[in-house]
Amino acid sequence: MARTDDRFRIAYQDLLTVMATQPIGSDLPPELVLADQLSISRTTVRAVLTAFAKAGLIVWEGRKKTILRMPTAKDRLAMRDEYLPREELEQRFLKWVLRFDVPAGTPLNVAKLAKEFSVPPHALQEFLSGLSQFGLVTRRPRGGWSLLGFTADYAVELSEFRAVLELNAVRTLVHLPRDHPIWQKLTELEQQHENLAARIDTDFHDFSPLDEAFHHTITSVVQNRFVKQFQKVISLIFHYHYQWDKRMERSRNEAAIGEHLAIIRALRSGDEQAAAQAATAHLATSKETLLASLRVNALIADAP
Amino acid sequence: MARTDDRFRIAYQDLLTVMATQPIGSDLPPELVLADQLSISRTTVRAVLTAFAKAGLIVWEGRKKTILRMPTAKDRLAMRDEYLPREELEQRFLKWVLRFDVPAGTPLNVAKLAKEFSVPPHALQEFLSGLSQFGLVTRRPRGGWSLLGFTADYAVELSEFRAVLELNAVRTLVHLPRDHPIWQKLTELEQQHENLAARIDTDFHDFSPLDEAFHHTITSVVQNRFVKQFQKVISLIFHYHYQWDKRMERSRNEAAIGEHLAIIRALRSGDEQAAAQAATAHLATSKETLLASLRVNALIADAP
DNA sequence: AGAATGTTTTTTGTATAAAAAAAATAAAAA
DNA sequence: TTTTTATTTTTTTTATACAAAAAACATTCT
Repeated sequence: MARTDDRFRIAYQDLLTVMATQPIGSDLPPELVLADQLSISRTTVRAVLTAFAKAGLIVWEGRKKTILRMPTAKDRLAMRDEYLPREELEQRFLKWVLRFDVPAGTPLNVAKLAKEFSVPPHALQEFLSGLSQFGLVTRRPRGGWSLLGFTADYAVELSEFRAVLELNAVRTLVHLPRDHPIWQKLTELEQQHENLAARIDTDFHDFSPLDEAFHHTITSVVQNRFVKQFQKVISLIFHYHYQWDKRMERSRNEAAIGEHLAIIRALRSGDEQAAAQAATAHLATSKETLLASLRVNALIADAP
Repeated sequence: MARTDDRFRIAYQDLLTVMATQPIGSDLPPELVLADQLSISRTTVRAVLTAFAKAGLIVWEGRKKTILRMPTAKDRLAMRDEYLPREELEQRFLKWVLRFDVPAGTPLNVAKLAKEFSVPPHALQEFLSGLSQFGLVTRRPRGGWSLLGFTADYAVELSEFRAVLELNAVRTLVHLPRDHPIWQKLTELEQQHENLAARIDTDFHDFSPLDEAFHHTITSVVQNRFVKQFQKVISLIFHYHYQWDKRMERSRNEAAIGEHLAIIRALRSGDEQAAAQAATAHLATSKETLLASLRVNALIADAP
């Protein structure tokens, strides 16, 4: 009927655990200090203190808040059937979109989806509005939303955009001075790659996090909020698919390791052209892999 | 109290004008056809027809909708004090942000702003959520919004990002076959630039639209939804500032025309390096201009 | 039979209300 | 005078209600 009291409940729990470390009879700090500690407003602190007094945990008179007894299991406040936090909604929704190769233009029912994902309708609305920036959904001309879906077209354009950003990073990186920390990091990555290459037969599953680390390191030399914005989505989509398509995983990863090593060496040579070429080659492979996994997915979806 | 009947009112008007072209006594087409013509649902068509019948404009019996008389000025339906359309809100808000060089972290009051911009609070909320993608505003940890503002840092990063996208476009463009329509367009642009250069003393104001056309043409060779997403904001911010900072407008524009012409010629030469160099030079100038206008703005704001 | 209309059911967008939390202000105690 | 608490005012956030619009379904007419 109104906004949730999640914040209050969290603060209640937190203060309970804080109190457990204090001896009986001691006084709690001033409201403002508590508010600061719990990262909430004083208003909420007072609400919690009032609840504590009611539960007989403390006596609260003026500026004295004396602990009466230790909290027990019974004092814990259950969270109400809670909504998903934003982050999780994002993850779940993206997986839903990526997994089910929905046809372009599928209409979305906000009310139903909100229930399904157990979030308030506005939250979903806002989330969709955010997603529309990435072109995965769009507002229909006459109200409502339409899921454009993760189509082959989309994958191609995403790959191309990724290539633009990453080539830019490579071109920047290659000219950085030799005492820049990036070179040390590249050396470490090189070792990790060589290490994994040696035991690829058994540990080819370990490649996915290494891949993410590699690309993240390369792109980290470009400190730009717009670039970073997209890198987040790109990495999410690419890696989600990566760990999902299990065909030929071993050989694919082995080849990718080789390409990564080639890029590192080209970077170290200081030759911009060579580095760009190596990166382009790898990005092209990556794109093909993504597209192939899409095709397989489509086949699976079509099968009876 | 409920959703607005804007759609109904628009349909009412539209049907009025459609009817004005028909002779008295003729019949209107079936509901489904009208719905299609007016791009609304049949339900709304029926609501409009009912209103028409009540107003004595038509007799509606079964599937016969006969025009009784020509509509007069009195039949027009006034739109209710309407909200701003989304597009306009975007424009107004951006101008507001760009004009007043607000300090980073200024809290935004959604309710007040919504009133000020005369939009429903949700619309503003959603709009802010969209803007947060561009890093102009951010959601504060404990609710509410905070305006990060259009700072020098922001301008620098935006310029850099623009450079990345535009250099990519240039690199693509230079290798396009000679029968691609882009070359024809470039020739036209070249003529327009030379034309303007000849009369720059009097018409230097005409440069802004030409600049927009130039950059739009260059970037149009990259068909990528992510690129386009950003191009919109970039163009908006750059051109808003462009037409705002009036210092040395004439000489600035003259110089820019020269740089544009240099880019066109370098592109035509087919030399990727040369083209990239010319584009880089121009983008650097552009960045400086943007930063300079920001500094002037700050001085004006600080003055008593 | 097929097209058009009448009716019912869903869905969406907006306004309003109410609770929770934050912020601001006033008052009191140390 | 400074710190802490009490009170009041704003602001944010969710829930609910309801009209408008769309879509689905049923019926009627030609």
